[in-house]
Amino acid sequence: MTDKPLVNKRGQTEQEYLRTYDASQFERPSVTVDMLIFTVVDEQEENYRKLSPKSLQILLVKRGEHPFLGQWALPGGFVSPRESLEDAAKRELFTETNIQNIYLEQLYTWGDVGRDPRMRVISTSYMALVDSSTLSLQAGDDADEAEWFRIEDKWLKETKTATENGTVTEKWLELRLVNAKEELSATIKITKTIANRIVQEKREIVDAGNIAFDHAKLIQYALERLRGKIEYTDIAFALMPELFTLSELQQVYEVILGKELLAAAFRRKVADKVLETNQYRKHAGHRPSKYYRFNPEWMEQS
Amino acid sequence: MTDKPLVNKRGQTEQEYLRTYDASQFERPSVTVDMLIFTVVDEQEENYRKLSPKSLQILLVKRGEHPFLGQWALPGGFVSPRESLEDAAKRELFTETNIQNIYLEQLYTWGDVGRDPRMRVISTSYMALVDSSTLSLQAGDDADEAEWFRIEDKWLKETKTATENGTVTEKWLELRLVNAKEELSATIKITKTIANRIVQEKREIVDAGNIAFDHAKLIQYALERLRGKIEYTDIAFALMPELFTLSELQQVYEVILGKELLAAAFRRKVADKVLETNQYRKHAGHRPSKYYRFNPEWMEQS
DNA sequence: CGAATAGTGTCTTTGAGACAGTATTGG
DNA sequence: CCAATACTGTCTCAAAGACACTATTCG
Repeated sequence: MTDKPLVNKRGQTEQEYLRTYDASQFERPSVTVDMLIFTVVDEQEENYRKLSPKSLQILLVKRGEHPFLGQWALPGGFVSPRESLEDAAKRELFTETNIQNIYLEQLYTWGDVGRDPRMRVISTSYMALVDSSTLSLQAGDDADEAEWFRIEDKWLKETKTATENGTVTEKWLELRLVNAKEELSATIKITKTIANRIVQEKREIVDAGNIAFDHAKLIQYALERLRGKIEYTDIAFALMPELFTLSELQQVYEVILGKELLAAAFRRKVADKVLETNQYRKHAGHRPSKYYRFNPEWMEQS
Repeated sequence: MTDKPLVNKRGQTEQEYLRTYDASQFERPSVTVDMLIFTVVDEQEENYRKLSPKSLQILLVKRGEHPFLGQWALPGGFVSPRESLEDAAKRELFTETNIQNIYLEQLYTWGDVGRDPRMRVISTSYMALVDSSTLSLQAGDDADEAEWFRIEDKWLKETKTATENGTVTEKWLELRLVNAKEELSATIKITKTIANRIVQEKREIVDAGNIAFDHAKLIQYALERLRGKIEYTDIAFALMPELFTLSELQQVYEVILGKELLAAAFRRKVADKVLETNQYRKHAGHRPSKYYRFNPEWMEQS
């Protein structure tokens, strides 16, 4: 541009402007991160030769302070002034699970007013995927009371109504989080509005069960995103240990998608994404299965 | 649970706790929304019988204050204490374009430190899609200087390096925003790290061109999301007027994806999503095309 | 042996890509 | 007429679904 310093309407240069800038002139919300930490673990096996069924689990912490004292909430906390959002997420993850360098992805930022009775809080949710073998290393740590809950959802009912220029579909879902000791159940309503060729979706908590804040909603949303992503990306591998059998990989897909897959088609689909090893999983009362590992050369992705 | 009121470690009930809660104890960032407002418009037609080529455009405003005085930025602003994030986005959209009730979707929240030299700013980007016919209603309004820019990106180079436990791929892209009066060009580097079966992506600005803040990065990210979404959702219709021909719809897909599509396959793909009318687009020096409208009964989507 | 999982072969179905061929207009 | 787009028919190819069939172990 020009050599003369740029000035604003009051004749200030950038240095002058910044020196006199009052950063406290606007009322500011608090910003937090909420962690959706998922893993897939083996349940008890009844029969020595049967495959142990797997379940999808999420980590929750029991609140030791108001509000929602004694209820279960997502791990998370305030973003401090000198750390990035992602660093805050990594820090929370580490203090909660003692694990670093795992899959971490920003999901959504929840910014409704009244989410927290104390003050205006805007919170960004991050999804983390932990492989169950790494997981066993983790001890209960500093986290006062953190527990894994098996996560399930159930379709309850659906209504579809015509409007002037489109339709409104309401869907009720039950979200269940089950533990050896506890059983939480929340109801969420998803409203999908189609008007003038524009689709919009809204999520409301009908019954928060015993889940703190609006976290039931965040969990349901994360579950939906996890399901979507597992179909068109390779995030499933983030839930697997270094070595795994194709049956185990298929089980992970099945427990997340909530439906059975055909082995032949599944194997074709993942064939290029994995590398054979010459190790076998044995002593199982049936034909041993070959161990595979992730193929890092697999580059044709999102 | 019990009939006795729950108390925390200091013996406070929830009411007592909230009454004495000091909401100002943590330093808080500023929160803003940034709007990525896209539309597809017809360019000049040279030949009376040729179809007018379309271009993807994005709305930018010229900064009238430091920092980045005189540069182009995304429309946006602070979230006020009593409005939700989405309401803030709608408000910004309305003050900028005078349009309501259009497609609006939250994309990502940018929370690195140092994004704004004034203070810590966390900002959530929203993508809005405007159909070009509605658009013509909009006048330059209160927005000091808002302009549409044609948006293009160009692949520059790519490097792939092996690391101990995976690979790192770096990709440089040029983002060009062109106008009758201005021409902005930024360079962005996307780093994709694959380590231990975990894929992670990072975006950096190599050269911000004349685009304020880190907005070149936000625009490039939004463009990528728009491209992804147009393939597996029906957001394209949000860019179309009430009535459109299938060729126009195909042009919108083509300009966003940056590649040509085969008409036969395209028509098969959208066949169920549209409804025929018995109106025709005429006076074009060739066979007239039938007008279609969006089919709101099309419900098998995300 | 036989229960149970591991893994393959192949037929069918579906959908996308390719491309030629027909239809229709206005200057 | 002819340039240009609109629209259809059909062949090919690739991926997904379905399902039967073979392979292998260990109590």
